[in-house]
Parts: sequence; structure tokens; C-alpha cells
Amino acid sequence: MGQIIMHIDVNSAFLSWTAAYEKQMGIDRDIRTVPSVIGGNEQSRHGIVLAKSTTAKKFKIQTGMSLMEARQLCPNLLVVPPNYRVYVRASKAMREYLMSFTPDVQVFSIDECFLRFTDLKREEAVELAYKIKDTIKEKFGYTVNVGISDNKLLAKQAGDLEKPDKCHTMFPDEIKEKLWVLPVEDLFMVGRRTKPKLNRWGIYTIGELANSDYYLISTQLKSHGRMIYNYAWGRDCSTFKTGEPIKSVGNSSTLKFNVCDHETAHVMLLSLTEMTAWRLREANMNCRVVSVGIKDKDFGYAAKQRKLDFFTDCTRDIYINICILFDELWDGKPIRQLGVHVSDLESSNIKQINIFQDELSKKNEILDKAVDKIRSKFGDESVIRGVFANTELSPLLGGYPDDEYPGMSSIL
DNA sequence: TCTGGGGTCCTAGGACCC
DNA sequence: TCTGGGGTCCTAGGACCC
Repeated sequence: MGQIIMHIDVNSAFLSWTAAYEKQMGIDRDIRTVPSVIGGNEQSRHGIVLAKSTTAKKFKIQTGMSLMEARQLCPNLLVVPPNYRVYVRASKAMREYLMSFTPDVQVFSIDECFLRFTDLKREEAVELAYKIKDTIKEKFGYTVNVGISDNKLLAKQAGDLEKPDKCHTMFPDEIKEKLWVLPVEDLFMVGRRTKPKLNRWGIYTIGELANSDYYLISTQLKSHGRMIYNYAWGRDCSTFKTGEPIKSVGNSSTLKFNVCDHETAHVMLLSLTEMTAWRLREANMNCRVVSVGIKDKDFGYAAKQRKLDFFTDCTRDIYINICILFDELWDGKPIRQLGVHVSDLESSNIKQINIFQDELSKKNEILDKAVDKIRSKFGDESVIRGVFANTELSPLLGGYPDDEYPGMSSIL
């Protein structure tokens, strides 16, 4: 009786969560039953498909596709805007519920988790998986897939077998029958670049990869090749990780219009830095590497990073360096997207004495903490920098800190 | 007005040191 | 004169995931 791993995956997560939320809000429709997608705002150049309903899928609509393309495939397509706060809440609620079955929960993404059990027989595991799937549906109003095996890779592959609202097993003795028959691109970590390479070598199924020339795969695809070869045999030696510290944080944003001057770019970078630094502080981390990314109007991408002489979580320290890097990197081409990232993180509990820190920087540290407190209590935009006042520019660009949201109604 | 945003991990090449 | 070799650190860039 070895360990049992389950993989829980919310079916069309953003769409399902939106539908469940609308139902709770008393909105009289179910977007799951019509051709619909969750899609960004085209006016602000965020027009892509983030999730699709089962009926939309029948029109060959795919995640990542532009909304224009999607509408060409299905003229009556219903496009619903995303609500990330709902998703963060829903994800958290599901995660907490899953913890009631086992403390060993590994969060894989906003809509996927792994569970570990050490004292279950196969039959008991399957029974429990059905219970988890059905109670989530009952309690939260959306469906999930559950994959069952004895390692994470196989559990995840099992969960992908047939959707939605299904439980599947893929134990090692089922690999030949259930895994090897699948197209090679269905294997975890075989993406759009690797698939054509494998196809060129006559490898079209996972079984063909498993029985291919290991030397060829290993020398041509290096460590990635060795990994997918082992995956094809269902071998996964990764450890089960609960509560791993984060390794980097960042925010990027496609801008409403192309930016062509330093001043506007710097303001956008401040907005991105504020969000990134806030999230860094929320995670109780300091960073030593800062990085800026620029995507130009033709989608060309470049990034520049620098290791600082000290660890910091201070908005000002990060911002100053981001601007220096940006000025060094930017070639003057109109800018479509900007990004700010920090890495080489260390817990702020082991705060080192920073001999490079000046007086202003110390004052800014205190200021950051005060601003964080006010924002947590009264909302994101309760405090904004002067440069953003009376402008159309958003004071906080990019994603969301994944904590509680003030003023939000109790949903899900 | 076709093309988002959050991450992780790996490799390669140059600088620098002994 | 024709070119050591091992190691670490740093930066750029690419592949993959959801």
C-alpha cells in the first residue's frame, strides 16, 4: 500500500467560476450551456480567449486565440470579461476544502492541486476521488476532474484523459493501455517547440517516445529530453512540495497605446513596480535581482536584469534600478508591453544590515509599510502617487496580490 | 485595433579567480 | 609562442507550464 496521489483540476476554471458566481449573484443565465468564452478587453489590447465553454470548443475555439479569430469561428459567441478576484477567492475556497481530506496539498496553479494519501488502497482511492469530485460540484457549483495514481505525473496525465466531471486512474500497470496510445504532444512538458522535433524523428505517440532511441533524445534535447523520455515511462521522481517559498515575482502589462517617450514609460514602470514590490512585501521576501522587459510594437522582446549589492523590498530602490535598466535597454521603438520582475529572493525575516542603504531609503521603507497597510484596509487605489492623479494612467498595473480583498462580498 | 500575464527551469557564453 | 583547466558568478534568452 504505497502512496496515492490525486490531481484535482477545475474544468474550464475561469468560465466555471464565473458561471458559479453569476448564479450566486442571481444572474439568470448559465454561460456554460452556450458558446461562450472568458476574454479580455479588446479596446485595451487584451483581446484573447482565457477560457472556453464546452460548446465553444466545438467551434474549434482555443485558449490563447484572439477574440477576433474566435468570433470568426463562432459569430454568436458570448464574450464575458474576467474577474480575477472571484478566481482568487474560488481557488482559495477549493484549496481549503481539499485540506479537509489531507494536509498534504500541493498547489500547482490557480486551478490545479495535488493531494497525497499514504494509507489508501486503490479501490478506496477511487471511491474517495468520486466523493471529492461530487461534493465540490454540490458545495461550490462547478465540476472538476480527478486523476489518480502513485506519482504526480501520472495523476496529472490521468486527470487529462476525458473531461469534464470525471475521475480516472493511471497506475503504472495501465501506462501501455492509457498513456502510450496518446499523441506525444499530450505528454506533460511536450510543447509547441518539442512536438515538431519529435515528429521529425518519427515519434508521434507517447509510446513511440518511450520506445525511441534514448541516446538521440538525450543528446538532442539534453536534460529536457531525458525528462520527457522518463515521463513517457511514467517515471517522475519529483518530490511532493507543500508551501514552497516563491522564487520570483513580477508584473507586466500590455499598454492601452504604444509608448514612445521615456517619461510615459517611466510612469508605467512606476505603476508596475508598485504592484510588484507590494506583492514582494506581502510574500515577506526581499529581492536582489531586478529585471525590466520590453515588448515592442512588432512583438520583439528584450529584457535586462541586474544583481544589486543588497536585498530590498523597497519600491523606491527597485524603481530607481528599473529605470536605469530601461534607459540602457530601450532602443526607441514604440513599446507595446512593459514588465518588471524581481528574483533571487530571500525571506525578509533574515534582513541583513544594508550598508548601502541611505537615509532616504530608510524613510521610504517606512512609507511603503504605511501605504501597504492603507491599501490592504481600504483598497488598491486608496493611496496613489501624485503622478497618477488626474491622468488616465492606472496607478497599479498588472496582476493581483493573492490575499484577501477588502470590501468584497462573500462569494463561493 | 490579430496576438495576456503569472511563473519555473535550463543552457550558453563571458568575466574573473586560482 | 600558440594557446592549461577547473570553478563560480553573472546575464541573456528560450522552452515549458497554467
